Amino acid sequence: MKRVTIKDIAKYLNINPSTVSRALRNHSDVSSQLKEQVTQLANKLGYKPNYAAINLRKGKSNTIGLIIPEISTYFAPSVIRAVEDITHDMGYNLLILQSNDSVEREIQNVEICAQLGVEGILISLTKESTDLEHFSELAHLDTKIVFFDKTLHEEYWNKVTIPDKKATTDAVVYLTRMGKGKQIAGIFGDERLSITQDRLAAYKDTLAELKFKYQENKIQFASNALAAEQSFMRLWKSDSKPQLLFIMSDEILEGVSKAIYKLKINVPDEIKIVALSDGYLPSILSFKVPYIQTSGFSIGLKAAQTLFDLIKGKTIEHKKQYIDTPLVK
Amino acid sequence: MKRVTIKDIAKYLNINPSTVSRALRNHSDVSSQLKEQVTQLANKLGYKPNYAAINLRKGKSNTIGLIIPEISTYFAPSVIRAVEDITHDMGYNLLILQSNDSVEREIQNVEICAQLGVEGILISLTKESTDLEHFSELAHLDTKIVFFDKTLHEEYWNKVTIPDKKATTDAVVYLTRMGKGKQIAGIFGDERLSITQDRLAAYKDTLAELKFKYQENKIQFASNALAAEQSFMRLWKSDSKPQLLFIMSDEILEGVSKAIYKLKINVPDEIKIVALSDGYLPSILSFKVPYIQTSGFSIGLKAAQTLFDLIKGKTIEHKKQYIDTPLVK
DNA sequence: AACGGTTGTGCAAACGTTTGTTGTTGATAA
DNA sequence: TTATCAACAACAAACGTTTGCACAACCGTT
Repeated sequence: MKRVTIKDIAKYLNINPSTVSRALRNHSDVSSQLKEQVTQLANKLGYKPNYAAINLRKGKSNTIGLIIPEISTYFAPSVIRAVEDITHDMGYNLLILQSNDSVEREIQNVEICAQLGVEGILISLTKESTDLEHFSELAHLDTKIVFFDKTLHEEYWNKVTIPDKKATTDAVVYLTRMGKGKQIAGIFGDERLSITQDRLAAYKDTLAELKFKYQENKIQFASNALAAEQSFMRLWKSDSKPQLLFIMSDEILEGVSKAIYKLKINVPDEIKIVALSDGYLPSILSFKVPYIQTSGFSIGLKAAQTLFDLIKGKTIEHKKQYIDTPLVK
Repeated sequence: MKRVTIKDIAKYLNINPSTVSRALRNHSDVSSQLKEQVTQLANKLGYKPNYAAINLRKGKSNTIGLIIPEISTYFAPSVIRAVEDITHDMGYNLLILQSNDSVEREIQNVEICAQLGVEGILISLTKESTDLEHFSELAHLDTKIVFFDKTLHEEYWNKVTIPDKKATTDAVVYLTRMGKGKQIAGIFGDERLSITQDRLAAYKDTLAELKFKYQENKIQFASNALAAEQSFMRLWKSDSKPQLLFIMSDEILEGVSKAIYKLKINVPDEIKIVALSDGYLPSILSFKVPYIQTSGFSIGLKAAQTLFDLIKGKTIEHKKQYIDTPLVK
C-alpha cells in the first residue's frame, strides 16, 4: 500500500506538483477553485506529507531533543509532560533520550541529536558531567540549547533552574521558625553536584545569618534514597538528635521517610522537617512535610518555552532563569 | 556554519559522491585505501549523515512512536525507560506522545506518527477509547503496532499485557490465606476499562472457587486516587469493616494509603491488604503491602521487543503476550 | 591474441518536497 | 491597437543520500 504523494495528486489532476504543493499550503497564487479541488482529492486519497522530504528540502527537522539523566526519578516525568505539551503545541516533535547517568551516554545522545539535526536540545546533565565541550559543536550547527535543573556554573549557555539559594533560604527560615534554639540538621544530595553545593552554601549562610547555632557534623550527604535512610539513622542514633531537619530533595526525603517509618518517629512532635520537593512524595507520606516546591513541570515548561523562543529567533533577556518555588505547608 | 555533506567530501577528494557513500558504509566495492582516506577526511571535517536525506531515500524513518495516556502515572516512567533502552539498542529513535486521556488527542497522535512515517507504534489506550478504527489506516501503511497495558478485547492486533486473571487470582488466593472466613473487600479502577472488568471477574471467580463468602457491596470502583480514598473511607465506616482488602492498582493503593494514614489504621493488624502494583509505591508506604508485581518496565521491554521483531519481519507466535507477575511479600 | 572474470569507480536517476523563474492567459488602460 | 499588469500555472533545480548500471583497467585462462 504505497503512500500517496503530491506527484500522484498532480498526475491525477493533470497539473504540476508545484501547484499542488502551493495549493495545499494555501499559497496565494493558486486559484481558489483549484485549491478546493486539490485539497478534496488529497483528503480523498489520504495524502500524508512526507516529512523526511520536507525536512530535507527545508533543511530543518521540526524536532527537539530532550536529554535527561534518568527517566524514573521524581521530577523527570513531570518535566517530560510539560515539555511534551509545549512541543506538541508548537507543532514540533519530541525526541527523548536518557543518559542513565553516564557521561559517555550523554555524549552519545548529543551526537544523536546532532545527526538527526534537531533544532534544539533541552538537557539536564548527569552527575558526572564536568565540562560542556561536547556542546560547542552543536552551537556551530546552529542548534539551540537550553540546560535545565542539573547544570554547571558557567555564564555562556541558557539555563532554567531552581533558584537554589532562594529556595533553600526560604525553607531554612521556615524551619527555624518552627523552633528556636533547637538542634538542626540537613541532609543533602551528591556532594559533586553544583546544586548540592549551592543549597549547602545557602543553608549555612542562612543559619549563620539567623545566628542559629549548628554543628558541622549535623550535615550529611547522600547520593540516593538508601544512603539518605542510613544518614538519617546515623543522625538519629547520635547523642543529640536533631529536632529540625532540612531535606534537599525528593530522593533524600524518600530515604528519610523510610527511616522514620522504621524508627516509628512521630513527625512533627519529635522532629520537624522541611524539604525541597516536587510535591508528589509529601502528598503520600503518613506525616505532614511542608516543602518548597521545586516543580519539574514548571521547569520543563519554562525550559521548553525558552528553547522555542531561541528557535524562533527571539532574544532571551536573561541567560539564567529561575522558576517560582512556593512554600507549601 | 554549513553541515559537511558527502558531496563536499567527494569534491575534496575528486571522486564521486556515490563512492564516498559506499566507502563510509564499508561497502566491499571500494578499495581499502580509498576507504581509509574517505573516513579520515570525514572525521576531520566532522561529517554527519543527514538523516532526512537517508530516510527519504530509504523510505523509512528509523523511528518508533510511543503513545501513552498520561506520562506521570505510576508505571508510565518505567515503560518509557524500558522502551527507550531497547530503542536505543536497536539504533532507533523514540518519539513520545501523550494522549492526556483524550481519544481526540490519541487519534491526533496516531496521525502524527503516520505523517512522520514511524516504522512502528507502541500504544496504551486511553480510558475512553472504544474502537481501533484509527489504526487500520496505519496497517495499510505497513506500520507495525503493538498495544500494551490498556487494550481492548479483540483478536486482531498484537498485545502485551498483564495477565489480569492470573495476577488477580494469585493476589486473591494469597489474601484469603491470610485469614479464613473474614470480611473481604476489593477496590477496583474505572469500571469502563477492560482491565477492570477482567480483574473484577477474576476476583469474583476466585472467591467463588475458594468458597469464600463475600458481599457484593464490598466491591468499590474508583477512577482515581481521591475516589479510592473515599471508597475506602466508606468501606471502613460501614458496620462490617473489611479485614481483607484487594487493591487493583497503584492509583487505588495511593488513595487507600491516604485514608489509612488519616484513620490511623494499623496494617496488617486491623486489615490485611494485597495489591497489584508496579512496586514503587509499596516501597515507600509506612506499612507493608504484599503485592503482585505488574511491572511497567517488563511490559515496556516485552512490547518494544515485540515491535522490533515485527519491524524486522519476524513472526510473533502469540498475538497476545503476558508478562510475569511475581508475588512480592 | 582473444576471452571471461574481477575489482574499483563513475554516472545518473530516484526518493518527495519546495521555490525562484518563466510562461501563458485574459483583462485593463493608454 | 498595443502596452501593461495581474493572475495563474508549469518548469526545473535543489536538498543529501543511495543504488542499479555501465565501464575501464587489470588479472589469469585458453
